[in-house]
Amino acid sequence: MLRPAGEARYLPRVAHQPDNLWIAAALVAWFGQSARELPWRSAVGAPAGCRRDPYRALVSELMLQQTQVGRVVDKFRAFIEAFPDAATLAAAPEERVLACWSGLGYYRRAKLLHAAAKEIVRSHGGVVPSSVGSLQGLPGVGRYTAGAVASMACGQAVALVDGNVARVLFRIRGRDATQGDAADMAWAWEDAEELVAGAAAAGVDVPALNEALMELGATVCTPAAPTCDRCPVRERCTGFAQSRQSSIPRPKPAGVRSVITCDAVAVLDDRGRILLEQRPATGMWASMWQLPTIEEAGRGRRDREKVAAWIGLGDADQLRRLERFTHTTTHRDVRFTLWMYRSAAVPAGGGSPGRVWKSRDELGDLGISNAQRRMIARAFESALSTGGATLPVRPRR
DNA sequence: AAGGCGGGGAT
DNA sequence: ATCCCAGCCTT
Repeated sequence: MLRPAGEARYLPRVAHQPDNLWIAAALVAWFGQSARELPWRSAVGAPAGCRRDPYRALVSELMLQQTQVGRVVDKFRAFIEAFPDAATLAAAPEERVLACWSGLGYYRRAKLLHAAAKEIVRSHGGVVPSSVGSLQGLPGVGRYTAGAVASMACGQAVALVDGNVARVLFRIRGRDATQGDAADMAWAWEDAEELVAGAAAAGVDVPALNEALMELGATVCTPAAPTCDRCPVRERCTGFAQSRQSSIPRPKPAGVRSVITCDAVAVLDDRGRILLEQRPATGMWASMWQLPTIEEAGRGRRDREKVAAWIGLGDADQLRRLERFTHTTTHRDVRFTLWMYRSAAVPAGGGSPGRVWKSRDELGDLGISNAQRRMIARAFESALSTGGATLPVRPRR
């Protein structure tokens, strides 16, 4: 019997999931009615042959890695305004890129995106490549991100799997998966590729299907308490049929959260400037600016003499404690103590080479984590409310 | 294969 | 409090 080349290869796989075409069609139809309006879904700037600007798609996908949509929207708009294309981004100093990434977290992504822009200029003539292979060769672009740009921006019929897609597929198939498990993610990729192959063969809009899977995971098929009464594929969902939707995937065993104790010192001069230092280029808050800060594992506290000595400020009596708070991230608790150093005499170099005075107006041009921004704001507020009687201070010559 | 990397929304 | 998010890179 004659059949087209290649058909025999995937036909058994399609037959393995006979609901796939129905599911794909239902998802695409639902997405047409339910899609949120998001800035990176605009067709603005899309070159011929693309539904969206691949550069904007790349920026949005990097920002969206492990980060929820609601926290990205405004940052994305500002970033695109500052760096409207790959060439502009490639030519920008890293300082400005990190400033635009402030508050988003996972700051390595900003450096990787910056490097990707340079690579796009050097090797791709300033045009974001459209093949999965070329995309995945860019810094910061893995299998998911490459699939997302190739599919949703460039219209290609390739699969993509992120946390949302994986969860949706686990539930539809009734797979007893564990959150973040590598074998389960591999299964999800195979399942998504099978779904996409069948959809493409039937003429279904694959980019819309991919985006529908993600949108469903983000808005309906949510991790806890999915709203199945709003789900377009409920009637073909094994998890729902078995009332297991809320226990798929199983949560990963909780990891141990380490504790770090930090003492940060705000030093202001009589011109309203504040003393800052830049963190190392790797590790937590890489290359971000901060108040002079001591960082130590564990929950031990330093007294004011020790803080003054470690920070390199001479007069411990001028150190006043402003606040304590705990900054919690996924992997650790960072216990901050914020100090104000009020003295007419600040050691040369702020007590340590590499520290610089920055005015309040300049802070927007610097990469600064949210925890540090909070403390800096508190310090300025305190200085203003206290008045000039004991402040400001002047750097010692 | 496992660990590191932010910050906040949802529950 | 705990979980997880449009993941990726390094070891």
